[in-house]
Amino acid sequence: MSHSASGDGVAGVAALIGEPARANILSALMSGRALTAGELARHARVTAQTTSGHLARLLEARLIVVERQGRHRYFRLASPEVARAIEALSVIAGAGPNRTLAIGPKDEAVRRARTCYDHIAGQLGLALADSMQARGLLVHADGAGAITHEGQAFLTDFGIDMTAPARSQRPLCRMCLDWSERRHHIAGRLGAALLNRLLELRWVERVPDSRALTITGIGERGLDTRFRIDVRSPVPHR
Amino acid sequence: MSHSASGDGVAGVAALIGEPARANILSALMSGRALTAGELARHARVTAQTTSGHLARLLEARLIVVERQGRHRYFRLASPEVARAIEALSVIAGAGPNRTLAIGPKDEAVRRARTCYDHIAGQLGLALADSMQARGLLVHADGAGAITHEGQAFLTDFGIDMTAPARSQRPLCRMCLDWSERRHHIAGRLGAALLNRLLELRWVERVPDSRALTITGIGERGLDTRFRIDVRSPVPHR
DNA sequence: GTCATGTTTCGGTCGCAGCCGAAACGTTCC
DNA sequence: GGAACGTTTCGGCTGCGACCGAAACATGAC
Repeated sequence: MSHSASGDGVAGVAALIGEPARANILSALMSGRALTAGELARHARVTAQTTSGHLARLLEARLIVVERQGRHRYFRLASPEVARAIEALSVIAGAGPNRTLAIGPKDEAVRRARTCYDHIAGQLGLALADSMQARGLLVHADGAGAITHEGQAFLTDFGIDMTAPARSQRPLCRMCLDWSERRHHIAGRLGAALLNRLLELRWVERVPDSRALTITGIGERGLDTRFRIDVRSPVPHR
Repeated sequence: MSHSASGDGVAGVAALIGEPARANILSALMSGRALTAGELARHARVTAQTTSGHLARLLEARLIVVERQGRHRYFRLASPEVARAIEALSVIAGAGPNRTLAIGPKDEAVRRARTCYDHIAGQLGLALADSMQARGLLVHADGAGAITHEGQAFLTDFGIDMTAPARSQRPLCRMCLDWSERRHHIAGRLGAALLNRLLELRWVERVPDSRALTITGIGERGLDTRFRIDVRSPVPHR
C-alpha cells in the first residue's frame, strides 16, 4: 500500500515504450535528429494514422516534443533522461540469450560509429574514451568519469569550451554503457559537445535514415593526429 | 529494415515492465531483497496464480532469477543493469506533470533513506555523496565519480576494501540519479559496499515490506563523527 | 481557385493477454 | 499417514488497445 510512487508511474512509461511501433519510433529518434510523422511511420512500419495516434500518446506522456514547421511536424526525444532509459532497456535486451551472433553485415557501420541520442557510441565512441583516458585528459574509472585540468586545456584548444557554467542541470561528463560493445563511452554534456564538434569539423557525417556515422578522410587523419586513434586498425577489444 | 537491433528487443523488455502487476513486482524487488512468490503477489495486488504467470515470464526474459528454498521460491532482480533500467524509467515517470505534490507523509521515510537495489538512495544517499565529495574522498564531478587515493585509505579504515581486483565487470563507482531528489547518489560496487557496511554496523536497518531504511541511534552518532552528516538537520537541498 | 501532400479524426474489427476460479502438484509439519 | 501451506497449471471470460479504411482537415504549390 505504499508502492504507488514507484510501480505505477514506471508501468505507464514502460507500457508506452513497450509497443513495437512506438519502440521503433523512439529508436529512430535515438539518432538525435528531429523527424517528421511520415518518416516515423515508415520507421515503425505502420500507417500514418496509426503513427499519429502513437505520437499523440508519446507527446502527452512527455517522452517526445514536437515543433511545427510548415505542414510538417518535427518530433524529438524530450530529454536526455528519456534517451537514457531507452539505452538502459537496450542493454538488458541485448544481454538476452543468443543475441550476440544475430548481427548481419548491415549493422557493421552501426557498430563502428553511431549516434546515441546526442553523443557518439560504437567503436569510435570507445576509442575516444580510451584515448582521452590514456592521455590523462579524462579520469574514466570503471564506468564513471571526470575531466582533468589537462583535459580542459585540450578541449579548449580543440574548440570545445567546457568551462562555461552549467546552465542546465545536465551532467558534464557521464559514461554511457554501449549496447553493442558492452563498455562505456562518453556521454553527458561533454559527449554532446564532442559529437557536435566532430560534425562541425566534418570528421564524421550522419548517414540518412540511420543512427550510423561515417568517418570522412579528414576525420581519419584528424583522429589520428589529435586523438592517436587509428580508425583502420582492428578494433581494441580489451 | 535495419532497426531490428534497437527497437525490437527494447519493446519486448519494456512491455514486460509495462504491466502494472509486473511493475509492482519489480519495484518490490528494487529493495534488493529476495522475496517469495506469495509476498510478491501481495505487493502486486493480484492472486497467486496470476503472479506465478508473471514470474515465469520475467524469469524467461532473465529480468529476475530464482532460488529454491524448501517450499518457497525466492526471487531477485537478475542484475544491476535491470535495476538501472527501472530506475531510469522512474526518473521519467517522476518528471510527469504534477507528480511533485502527490506524496504523502507515508513516503517520508522512503525519501529520507532507502535502498535502491543494492545501494543507498534518498536524502541519506545524497548526504553520503556530498560528504565524501567535500572531504576529497570521491571525485564526484557532475554525475560521474571516481575514488581518490585518500578515499581508498578512508574506506579501508572504515572497513571497506575497494582495492581488491574487480572480479566482476561491474563499475567500481557509478552515480545513480535519484527519482525522489533528482540528484545523484553513489551506486556501483562502492555503493553496494557502503550499504553492506552500514547494515553490518547497524547504522541503518531495513524496514519490513518496504524499501525504506531507518537510521539507528548508533548510526546517527557514527554518521556524524565519520562522515560529518547531521541526520537531524534540515536536508540540504542545494 | 484547384490539386497534391502531410497529418489527424472517426468507426469498427480483431486478437492478445491479464485476470480469476478450480484443481492439481509439491513440500513441510505433526 | 493426513492436514496445511505455497505454488503452478488449466480453462474460460473479458476488456483494452493496436490496426486499418475512409474521410476530414490543414498547408503549400500552381
